[in-house]
Amino acid sequence: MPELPEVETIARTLRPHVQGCVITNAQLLRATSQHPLSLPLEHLRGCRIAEVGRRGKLLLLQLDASNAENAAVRGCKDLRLAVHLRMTGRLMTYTPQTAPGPHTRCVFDLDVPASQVGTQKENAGAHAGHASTVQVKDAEDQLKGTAPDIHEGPRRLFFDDVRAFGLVLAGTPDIFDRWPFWSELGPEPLTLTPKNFAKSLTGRKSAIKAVLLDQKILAGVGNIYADESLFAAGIDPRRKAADLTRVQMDTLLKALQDVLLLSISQCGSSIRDYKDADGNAGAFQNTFAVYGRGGQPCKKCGRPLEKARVAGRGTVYCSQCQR
DNA sequence: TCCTCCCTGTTC
DNA sequence: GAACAGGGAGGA
Repeated sequence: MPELPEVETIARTLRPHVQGCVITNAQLLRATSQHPLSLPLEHLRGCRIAEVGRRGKLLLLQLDASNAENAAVRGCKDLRLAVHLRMTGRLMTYTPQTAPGPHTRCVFDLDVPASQVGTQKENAGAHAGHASTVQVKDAEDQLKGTAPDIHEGPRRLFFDDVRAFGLVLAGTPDIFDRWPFWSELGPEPLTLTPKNFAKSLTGRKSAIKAVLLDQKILAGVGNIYADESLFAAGIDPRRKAADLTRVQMDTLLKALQDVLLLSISQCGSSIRDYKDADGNAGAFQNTFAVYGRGGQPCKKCGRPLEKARVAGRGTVYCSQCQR
């Protein structure tokens, strides 16, 4: 389940495969995988992928529409494609001959301008810890989800999503502004100050875990990092947010930032589906203190970890170490 | 502020 | 064959 560290990892690993590429064709294969506010994906033909970024759990492709085929889109400033991977979304590039799989929701055919080929190789090599050349997988690799081929030139970007919870939204800034999820998205936890974090908690009667999961308060925190940071901070996930002392709030924000940064350094956590854009799994799941460890001994005190439902989510915590 | 639904593969 | 995983929308 991609949360902030996983989406950050995907952005970093996808960048060398798609940045600078021109979208020659874009198809939506499942209507509900596109947000109703979105421009038709076909309008993106001729756009160049200028940047690959992230905001909260959203993956953002910044598009250069100078040469867009569609007249309504051509020349648009700040044209963007947002991808929310939700539970099982995945973005990977493949050879141009690769057919969409049963769970492929969108297909983007990409071409690499001749001037870009050398640059792409350099970009790919610049990403530490991953293969150093442009990789495009073939159909067989798609099924395996591993062992990418080395390939240059045209490629396809697939948005695969087994559970079809994910969605794409292509639009100009005014379209994004009409998307409540976007316009109300809270601050990035990694750059949030203790003062502003404390401000956002005051007066909140709901459980601290519910507050951490609320994307209007913090962008990018999901179930894994909420549980892990609350354990690291020694705070009971069911406690009312407003009841935390200022010291506890500061401790929690620091714990959350440490956990997120550590996970990013390990290329995220892989539970079942998650893979980065190179098809590699993350490693942070091996570091989990509580998530998915209900009933197992607490790594601090050895008592069995408790399981509960908080904010409608499965929650694991230590009744001894978290108060 | 909390609950239900969406969706499908995996596990029990 | 039911329970479970869960982010976010929408309704109670």
